[in-house]
Amino acid sequence: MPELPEVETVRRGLEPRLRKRCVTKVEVLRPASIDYPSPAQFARNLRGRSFNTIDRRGKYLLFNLDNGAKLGAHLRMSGRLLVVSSDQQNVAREEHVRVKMHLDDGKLLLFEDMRVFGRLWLIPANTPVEDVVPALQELGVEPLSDELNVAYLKGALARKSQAIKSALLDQTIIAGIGNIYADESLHLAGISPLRGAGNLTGRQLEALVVRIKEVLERAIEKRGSSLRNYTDSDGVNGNYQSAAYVYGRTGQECRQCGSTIVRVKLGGRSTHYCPRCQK
DNA sequence: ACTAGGTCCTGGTTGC
DNA sequence: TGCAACCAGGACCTAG
Repeated sequence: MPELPEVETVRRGLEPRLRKRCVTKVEVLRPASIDYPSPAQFARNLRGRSFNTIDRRGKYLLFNLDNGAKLGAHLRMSGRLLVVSSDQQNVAREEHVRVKMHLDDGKLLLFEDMRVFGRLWLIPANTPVEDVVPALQELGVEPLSDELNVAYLKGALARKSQAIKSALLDQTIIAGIGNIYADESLHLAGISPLRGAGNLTGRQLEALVVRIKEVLERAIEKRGSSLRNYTDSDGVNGNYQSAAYVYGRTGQECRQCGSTIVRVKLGGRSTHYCPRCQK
């Protein structure tokens, strides 16, 4: 579920809570949630390590550890990372807690993941992160950096026949955009999600770049989306949902022109847009 | 090389 | 009310 703004919100929430905290014990409750190394090695090698800063790349979180190793995490659809007191574990649903990391201040870092698509990695010191998490090698530009500009997007989309919505979800082009913010960005840019990615005009490319940044920044300010069961590291809901223009508003009036928002399937994903505003 | 589609899972919601 | 079908914010893998 989490897209870039939600992952960034989690990063900001966890960093001050985890910094200088030492992991005293690791319980892997669902072995398949650990992608690398083996669950036993993961637990053994993480124990005794202290957290430093936390980096984010697209929807990936990378926790820097005191010995140069890194803890990698991808929340996929339903993952959450929560820091809770031992008497507040009910913030997470016990049956969905996949990994439990005990901290030296008595608190717990919980990896909760109902749909079990999420993954954790432990990247050894002196090992390139991409060697352990290959997808990072292929990851596209960070949308909030200057790397995402009209020239880059024009080149990346040139001669692409797929729908622009599908291209926005392609993490090797831009890292971090998911289904909600793809729909929202296209709406504000006035571009139909069905339009061929390679056929955007210069003006549309410009609008899209501006709107992607605007939508993501605004969502981060609002601490992420509150759709479904998304919460930050405190278990508090974000509140982007009330600000959505098209996502989840099928059948409702377009906030800009009053027409009816429609929903279609595109690449297996539900896609919301205003047929009148978006061409 | 690109792209669409199926798949991994569990649980909440919708509609008959 | 009960139950089945559908839906979910991601991304990998395969086949065409």
